[in-house]
Amino acid sequence: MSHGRFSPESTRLDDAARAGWLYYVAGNTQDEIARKMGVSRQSAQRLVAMAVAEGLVKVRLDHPIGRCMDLAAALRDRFDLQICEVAPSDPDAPDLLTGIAIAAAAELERVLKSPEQRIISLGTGRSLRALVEQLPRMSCPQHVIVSRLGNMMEDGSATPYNATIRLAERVGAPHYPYPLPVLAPDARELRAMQQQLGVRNTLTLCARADISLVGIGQMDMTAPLHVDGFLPEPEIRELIAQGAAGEITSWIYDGDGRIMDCAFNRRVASAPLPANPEKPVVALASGTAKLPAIRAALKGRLITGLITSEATAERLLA
Amino acid sequence: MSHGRFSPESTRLDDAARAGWLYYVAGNTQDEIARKMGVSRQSAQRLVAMAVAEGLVKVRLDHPIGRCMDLAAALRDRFDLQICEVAPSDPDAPDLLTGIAIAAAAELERVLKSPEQRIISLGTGRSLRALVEQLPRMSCPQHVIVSRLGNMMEDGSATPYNATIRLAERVGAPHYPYPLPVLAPDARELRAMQQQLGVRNTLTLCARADISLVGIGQMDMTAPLHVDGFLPEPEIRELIAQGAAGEITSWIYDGDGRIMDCAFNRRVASAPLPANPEKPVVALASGTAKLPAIRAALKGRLITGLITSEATAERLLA
DNA sequence: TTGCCGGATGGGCATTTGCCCGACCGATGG
DNA sequence: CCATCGGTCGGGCAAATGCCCATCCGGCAA
Repeated sequence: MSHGRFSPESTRLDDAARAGWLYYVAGNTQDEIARKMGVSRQSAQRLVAMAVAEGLVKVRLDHPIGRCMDLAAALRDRFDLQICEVAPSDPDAPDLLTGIAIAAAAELERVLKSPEQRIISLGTGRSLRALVEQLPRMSCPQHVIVSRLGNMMEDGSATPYNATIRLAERVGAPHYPYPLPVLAPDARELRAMQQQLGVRNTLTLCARADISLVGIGQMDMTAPLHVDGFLPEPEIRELIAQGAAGEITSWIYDGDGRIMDCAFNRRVASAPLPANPEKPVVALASGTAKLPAIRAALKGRLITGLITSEATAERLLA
Repeated sequence: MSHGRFSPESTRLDDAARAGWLYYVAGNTQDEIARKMGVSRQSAQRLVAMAVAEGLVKVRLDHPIGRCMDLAAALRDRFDLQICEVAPSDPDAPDLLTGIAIAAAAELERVLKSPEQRIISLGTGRSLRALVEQLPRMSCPQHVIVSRLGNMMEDGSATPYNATIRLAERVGAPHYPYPLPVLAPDARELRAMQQQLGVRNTLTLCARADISLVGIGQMDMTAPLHVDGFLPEPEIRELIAQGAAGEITSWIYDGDGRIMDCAFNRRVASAPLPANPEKPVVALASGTAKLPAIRAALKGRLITGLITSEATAERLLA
């Protein structure tokens, strides 16, 4: 079929998509694909591999595995959750993000399919990024996507893992990046920042969000806040000593899930977490390291939804 | 992990789902799955196969091409087509010819690449012209290109959009223009014309063609036959009233895809359309105006192949 | 108890797939 | 003009997969 007669970039991906379709959907063997597309067997293989690598093929398992459903029901019951999904774990890679990303994507897709406007607010983190990658491209101009926290460090550079922009461009919805850095220099400047009109608007959207998806950060030396440079070692040690258990959109909370009254939190510029939220606040979190943080968040009802892995669900219920 | 320890029915599917998950999502090899689930390699394979067979595994191709291939497969299935291609539509210009021209060119290129002789017969129309423009220059002296209908009006002047000549010169193949006008003055003269030796030869070639590419004409006031002056307004109105739905190489057919028994068809000098063709007769057609004509042609099996646009494909399946 | 039957099991093998590697092609720069 | 370099191509081979088939197991009826 077509060689590089047209724009070589796009055609190559198109061919990859075509090969992927023939392989995964139509069930052709790579030999047949090669013949049908007029390329060598190896090229066909490369095209299929590219379709996978570029994330064109999405596999979803449409079966509530009994054990996971049981765990999800138990979690919902025990922690009074509005939303709970448990994805199977690979025993050897129990913290693989793909599983919960797919489960969360399915959940979010349901929201996105609604014809009425939905305000969707997002935190940051690797799990949210993975979630976005699992979503199909859609056209949902009726919804609004808003970030619950900034993606700038104090010096103005951007943090990675910004899910909001990617989500917005993938589903074709208007989006509101968070117009402040993660941290303000001090409490006084923070108040000044929050007076700005654009900020107040974004904060209102966050407060009205129909669903919020957030990550959960642990509080140890591998804490995202520490790794990303927001929380120097002495400060995080101090906080841990004072009982810090976890963090959601940079708000640090203690073992009972209460937002701590500390210097750091007084500088946090993220949208406030609703106390006793009516609309679901769903956390995506899994892994041994995050267990105490998840437990505390559940205990303090900082979250009313949880999407996690089988292994983590088991430990939470133990 | 779990063998058939519990209700054998449900757990078996659960195991299948788990195996499928480990395979497709976590990317395990079947050996690893076997080890993790404590079954033999073959059983793991069977579980994965079952997950697929039971439809637990859903593969989605997140690329415009993917949607097109789904539509093509559905059309092939629904209308029992030998060849079907669906080109992506630009939502802003859904009836642009370029897309289907490229798809058709790819199809034709494959035929042209064959080292054995192929007889290729062509109709007329803008889509066929566009198709030819998309072909690269090649050297295929082994093939034969033949026109299925004339390009002369009754007064001897030529109609535009003659694809045969352009195709022949582009791919360097011998070609046979159709040695008659589009319409004979009446049925008697038509019979006389068809006795000529050269005509009989051309008709044989058309009947033996390994692939035929044709356009489809709609039957309304924008009908190519009317616009090009072959079908004056009173006559076309009359035909529409009698149920004319479309036209292929000037043969007018009704809503069920049956060639109509009418004065016009008795004067048509084009090669006859094969009834229940064995070799593919592929139509290039897209656009809202042509929908009824395409539907009827499919219904009557006047064509066994279709190359169309995404938008048109959707409407045909609706 | 015995024999039969349906379904699951794993050995074994042909096919298919993934991937390394040397060859080749076209663009770029000296 | 040649050297270089990034990228693609296809040969070849080891690993992974699909599947046939002989065997085994448990239930069941004679």
